[in-house]
Amino acid sequence: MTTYITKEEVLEQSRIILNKSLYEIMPSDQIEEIERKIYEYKNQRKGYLGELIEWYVFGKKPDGLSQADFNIAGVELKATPLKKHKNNIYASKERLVFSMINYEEIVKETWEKSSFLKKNKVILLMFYLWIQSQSILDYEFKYIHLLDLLNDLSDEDVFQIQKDWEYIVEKIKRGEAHLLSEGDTYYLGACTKAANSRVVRDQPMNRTLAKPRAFSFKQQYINYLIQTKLLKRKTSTDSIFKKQRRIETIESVVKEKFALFINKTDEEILKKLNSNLGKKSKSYKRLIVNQILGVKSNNIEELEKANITLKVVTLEYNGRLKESISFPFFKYKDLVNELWYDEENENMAELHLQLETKKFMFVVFQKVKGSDDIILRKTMFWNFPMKDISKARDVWEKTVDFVSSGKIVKEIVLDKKGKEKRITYFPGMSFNGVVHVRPHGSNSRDVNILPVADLLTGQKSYTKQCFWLNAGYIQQAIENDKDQA
DNA sequence: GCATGATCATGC
DNA sequence: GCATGATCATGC
Repeated sequence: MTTYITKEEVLEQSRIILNKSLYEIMPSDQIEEIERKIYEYKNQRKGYLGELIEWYVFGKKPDGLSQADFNIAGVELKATPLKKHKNNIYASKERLVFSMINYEEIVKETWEKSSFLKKNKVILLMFYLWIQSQSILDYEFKYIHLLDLLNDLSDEDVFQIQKDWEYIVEKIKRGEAHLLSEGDTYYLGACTKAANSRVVRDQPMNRTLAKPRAFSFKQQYINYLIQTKLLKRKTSTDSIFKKQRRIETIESVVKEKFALFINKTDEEILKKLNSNLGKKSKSYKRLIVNQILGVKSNNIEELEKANITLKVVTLEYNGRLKESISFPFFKYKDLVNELWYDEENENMAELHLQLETKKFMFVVFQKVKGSDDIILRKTMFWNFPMKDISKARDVWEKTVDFVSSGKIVKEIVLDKKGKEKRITYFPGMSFNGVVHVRPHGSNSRDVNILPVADLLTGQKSYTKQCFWLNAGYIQQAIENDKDQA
């Protein structure tokens, strides 16, 4: 076996597969046997891909399908898939998964001496183009990049990743490993990783069993790395880190920028900002928020790469939140083909994925009685708590059941003006108080095709619908947030 | 007051 | 043109 001394040598050697596939670099007389093994390994193909790279690119003899480190000369090798977007842009197909989190051991670690950092300080990213149902031997390797986590990433990113790691460890120390969620953190996440959903692990500090999880970079963060580090593109986004004197987390920068304006009316805020923004401006509240953050567009780099959606919400003067929060509309045909958690492909149903990975940054205004002023109440970062995930699943399952059995319209009623109104089977606002299904399109004629025609009306398509987080549920979350008055 | 279906409006 | 943020209308 060839011995690699330096990281540069590892990088140099890896280039033999750049713009090629394994098939093109391996001896032809071994292909048949390898293909037989690939068939045998079925859903462990991805692990086998790593092993084949070690063998055919780096000459490291395979030792059977093992969970052994994919590590040469202190470089952690990461073969990870890209997919091609409609506009011919390459994006990461998934999160970048690092090693498993050992719940028992990690609580004794510090960031500086963590097993995570030790193992992943330098990683060789090998991106291949994934194509559905293509053999792993045919994947073409598009980009290879040697990444030194502590030195190649910005100080802010490294600091945020450290805080993410510490947050995850603190949660395990509190005995809440079973409540971990990828959306808890910003760039470094704790993603689920198990052969099937029956696999669970012990955790220290609590007898409740927890799902196995691994550290991972969020998909959005990987995409940011691809764009900036590999393609060297300048991002067309705004940063909230401009003119910061010290290194901070996303959350602390946001809180700091908003601190001066909490409990001030919109007029007072604009005066402080020397802004002449008119109330009639399009998306008035969002523009106020952007001015406070010091950005000119709605594309904010730190929010994008942490998969954070900024939402401006406005409470009534009595504190009630009227508006629920929508997710993208679902295509009925896709919905019924989803599994809540697809063990074989490690895929989640779209709603599940959104709830586990997305974070919200809420900027909360409140109306003033008898005035058209609004008061800025607080900002808060929030993600869906895993304790309620089964409630979301119930709504999703009901919806899938109804759509796949053609039960959409329960009843057609006429209103006072004689206009038809359809009552559906979908789980509505009062189903469980957490998530519900409601229409979301331009109007009722804005439809999507059904997998099974509706039993009552016979129609083959129906008004676009989506999942919503109940307004009352979000209101509770806002009230429970003790961070600011 | 609230649930529910519906639609308008904005930005990409 | 479309997705989605924002809001309305109706009826109990």
